[in-house]
Amino acid sequence: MTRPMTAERTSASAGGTPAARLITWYDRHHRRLPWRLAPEAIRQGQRPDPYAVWLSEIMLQQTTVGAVKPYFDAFMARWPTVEALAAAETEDVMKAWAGLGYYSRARNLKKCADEVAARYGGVFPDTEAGLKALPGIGDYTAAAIAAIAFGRPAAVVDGNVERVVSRLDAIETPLPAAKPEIRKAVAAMVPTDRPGDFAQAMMDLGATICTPRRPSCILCPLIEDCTAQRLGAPERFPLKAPKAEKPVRKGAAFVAIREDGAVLLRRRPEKGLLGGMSEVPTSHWTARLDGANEATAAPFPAHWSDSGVVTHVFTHFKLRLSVFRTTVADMAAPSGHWWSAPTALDGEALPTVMKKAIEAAIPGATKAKRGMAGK
DNA sequence: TAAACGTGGCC
DNA sequence: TGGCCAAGTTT
Repeated sequence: MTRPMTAERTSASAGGTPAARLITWYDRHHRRLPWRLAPEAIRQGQRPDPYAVWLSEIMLQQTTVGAVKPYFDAFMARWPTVEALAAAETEDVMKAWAGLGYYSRARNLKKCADEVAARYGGVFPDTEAGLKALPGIGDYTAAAIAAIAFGRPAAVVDGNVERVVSRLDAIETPLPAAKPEIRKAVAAMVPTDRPGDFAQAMMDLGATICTPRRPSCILCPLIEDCTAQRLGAPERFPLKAPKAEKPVRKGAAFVAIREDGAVLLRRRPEKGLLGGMSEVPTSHWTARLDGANEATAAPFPAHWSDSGVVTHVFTHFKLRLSVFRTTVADMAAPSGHWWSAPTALDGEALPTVMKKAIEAAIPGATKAKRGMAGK
């Protein structure tokens, strides 16, 4: 006589542990992404290209999957290997990264490729410690590459995992103070079999089921493991420390247009905001803007006409940029500046805020959105 | 430890 | 519309 099977054992997503239930769910509901190997291939022992995993992980830092996809495809097509990227010009990498944001990632991407090519013969280190020593690779990315590309049982903790675990355990400590507690909980869950898929399953669960707002608990493979769900308040977690208010800064941008339509550009300093990217000449960005500031900030004396105000929100402040334009006859670019032809503009390393400014002065000049505010 | 560091989508 | 959020790292 057989004993009755428990509800858990007869469930379609049955498994002995939360990790097993999650993997079973992942095999059926995983997202198909360009940098990812299908679970069927993983189960057969295949592993994804570490270069593709690394590239995707750097691009995905604080960035949505949808935003990353076209950039990932473009980079893989143009630089298919880490050696190819190491052989590239940093300037070309910055241009290809333009629009994706957090530009220190691009600079570190190039540095990392250089180091892997020169020091490791083009082969990525296969340990968390080795990976973390490389530029642009921190705790999360080192663990993610170690698990996904090399099958290491690393504790991969990103924003998704923080949310999933804080709900599973109904963690009352607010982020970021709760990070050590969450890391410990994840480390205890990681299976030795398919740790990379476990990590990606946790992230897929957070991205598609255990979402910040209105989570689809009814579809969750871990519903019976979830304390927050049991409390009837999954959305209450994770608790977060209050965020600082964003100050407003103001400045002026100067769009100089040559008779043939070329626009005057210059390079920003390597470090700091939009480091190493290109821009139209701008004033200093300060709390207040007066006429004297504008006059002294113009790249050369001219009749600068008002082209309105562009607003842009950065991570830690809001910017209101007054845009001015002038048209000049053929003239030499001032020192440190260059003229960029209309056809060359979209290939420049222009961050989105600068495309907005140019767009305000020359509608249709770039592919950027207008982003106009009343002037 | 906290601040700096981009952008676009969503409600 | 404005705040929140997204596969974080560096200093």
